Amino acid sequence: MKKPATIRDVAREAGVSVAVVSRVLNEGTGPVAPTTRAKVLEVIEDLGYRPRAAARELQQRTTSTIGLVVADLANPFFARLADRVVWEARARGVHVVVLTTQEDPHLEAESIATLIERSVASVIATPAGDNVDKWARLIDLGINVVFVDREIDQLEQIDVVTIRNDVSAEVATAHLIGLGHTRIGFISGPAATSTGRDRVAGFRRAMAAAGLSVDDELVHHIPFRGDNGSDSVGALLSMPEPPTALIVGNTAQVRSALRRIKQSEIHVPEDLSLVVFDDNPWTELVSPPLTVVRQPIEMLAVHSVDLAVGRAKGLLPEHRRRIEVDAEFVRRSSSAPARQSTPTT
Amino acid sequence: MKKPATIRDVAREAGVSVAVVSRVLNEGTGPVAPTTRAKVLEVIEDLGYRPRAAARELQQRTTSTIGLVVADLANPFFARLADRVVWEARARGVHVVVLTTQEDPHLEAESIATLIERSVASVIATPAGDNVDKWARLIDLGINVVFVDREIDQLEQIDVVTIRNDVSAEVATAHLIGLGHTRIGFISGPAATSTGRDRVAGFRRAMAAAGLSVDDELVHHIPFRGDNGSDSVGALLSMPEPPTALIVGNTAQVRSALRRIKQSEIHVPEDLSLVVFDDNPWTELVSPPLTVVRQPIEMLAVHSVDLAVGRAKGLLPEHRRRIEVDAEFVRRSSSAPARQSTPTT
DNA sequence: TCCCTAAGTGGTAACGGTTACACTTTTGTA
DNA sequence: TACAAAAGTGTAACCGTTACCACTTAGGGA
Repeated sequence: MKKPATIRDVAREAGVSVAVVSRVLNEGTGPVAPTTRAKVLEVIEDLGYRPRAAARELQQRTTSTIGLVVADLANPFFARLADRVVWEARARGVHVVVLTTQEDPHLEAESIATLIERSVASVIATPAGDNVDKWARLIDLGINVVFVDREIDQLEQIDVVTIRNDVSAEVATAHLIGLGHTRIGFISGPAATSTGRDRVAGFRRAMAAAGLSVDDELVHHIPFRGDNGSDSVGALLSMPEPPTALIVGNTAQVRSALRRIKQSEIHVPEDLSLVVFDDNPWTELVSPPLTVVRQPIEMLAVHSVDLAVGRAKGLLPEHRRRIEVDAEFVRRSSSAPARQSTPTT
Repeated sequence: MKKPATIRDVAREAGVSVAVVSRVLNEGTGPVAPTTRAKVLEVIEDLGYRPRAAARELQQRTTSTIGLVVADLANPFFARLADRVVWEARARGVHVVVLTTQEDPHLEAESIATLIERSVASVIATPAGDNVDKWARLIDLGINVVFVDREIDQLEQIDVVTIRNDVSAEVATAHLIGLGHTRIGFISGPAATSTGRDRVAGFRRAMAAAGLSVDDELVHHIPFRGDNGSDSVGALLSMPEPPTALIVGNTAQVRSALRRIKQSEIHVPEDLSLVVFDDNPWTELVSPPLTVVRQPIEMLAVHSVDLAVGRAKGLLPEHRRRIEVDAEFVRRSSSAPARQSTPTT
């Protein structure tokens, strides 16, 4: 349990000043004679010296750390996002502090405070929806914020990386309409979230384009957490005239919804065609394999980290960036032609 | 983009010295008059002051940050572990820097170096198996290390939190034996990892206890990464005398193995009984729902964080702790009696 | 009344880096 | 050969906290 060597130890041992050692450490900050450099590096190796991040940060008033704020790592979508973010960040030499909010605005506010204390350079977040002022304060302090997957309308100055939620939902809906379905249910995220709204918007647009009216009873906005997916499915299936197709656009509720369907007498896709948002490793392992909207998570992560790190280094144009990537529609076996569909005109 | 307030700003504004502000911040470090405290708190609120973590860390030579080193957040096991670790850590007021190694010793070594630079208080890790000296160096520097899920034999001084791998495998095996199976395959992790070894040990013990011999061809040690699960299943199923039951003890390869089984003509459980390690949210959604060994991930996380934080605060006994928790055997429908099993003597 | 103790407060040296600036030595060029 | 520019190095002042110590005041007991 020996205490670690400091830059002064290295300087003394190498017979130079701390300034020289610092210059060796941070290449490009000043000239160092080749022989001196070699000597210093040797001593560094000998002593097992590692510069202390805290000291550097204190002086530079910024960190090589970024914050990642997501709801919940137990959700595969966030987990895979986090995985890629950590990975991409490492490739750029920065570390990631992960904070989870459980979709709770209060915990989110706490996370923001923490990130300020840590004076992180940037934050990548999937905002819960509230805390407008808190997020604003963050950028007010010069901390770059990138929203990924979701966004907050009032914060127009913040970078956003997201999939084209409306188009994705539109494509999924059109697919079902093409199969002859006219009564289509849609389970979405909270109306307070951009994803929750945009997906429903796309859904309605596709329905309208096909000249179909939307029964508002078939559109459910439910929270990300809890077991509401099951309840929604239950409600939809027990309607006098239940839908023949269902889109689950609430990533976090797919499992819950699926469980309820399995428990019921309903057969997929004979009785009910199913399309769900987000492709998981297991969507093709269940029976039947699910037709999904696959979000290109790697792209979301890469762009987020690019923005977060790029802004931190100040090598991005001032104006706010809005990056939208396309989701991929993957047809599997959970969607099929509507039974005894009304003849196509 | 105003620069954040410092402790001196607060002191000036409140008409006191920085020492007093510091004492208000760190309750218990010295007396402060109630009225003074109130005044200081008010100014802190007004200015939106937050102490800078870097400055504090520099002074105290330690952090309220712990490192979490896992292979891969895309793996649900690690993702859920990370989720709970982050959660439990927050409850204790510490943050988590997450680093992923992709099971690559080189990346792991790099992660260790990073954690030294950050002078984290503790590290929770699922070691890949190499880097014995690197881990040793970490504890040499006074950084507490807790291994979770896996361990490294040569590092006996390090705290370990794990499930009883041997017993779990034994129970799973006994379950299949009880169903009349005698040719049982076992796909495990690398022999270089403790989990990979211990589970096979438990398997052999159960077989021996039942007076059954083990065909070594049926025991596969495969890496955590890649698609070897599929290959292993392929090899096992194409044997002249294939096993009638299979235990997949390699958490990361369950999906790959399952996919291969789905692609084949084999029916579960009629042709092949299946037990897999680790209960995922989707194990009960596939057909048939899988019989699993459920690892109590929350327990692993809670104990890990307890150790990591406890050691950091120096309120744990010196000697090394080894915490083993029981896994739960969950019988579902993927395991069934052996067809035309040899009459029970 | 005097002292002693405790409460309350302030001054300031660390902590371990980075960096502006001054200084000396080379090197290049007219 | 002279002189300017560039290369190489060292000194010391920060960065924002904490913690040690010294100091002042108030209160209580003899």
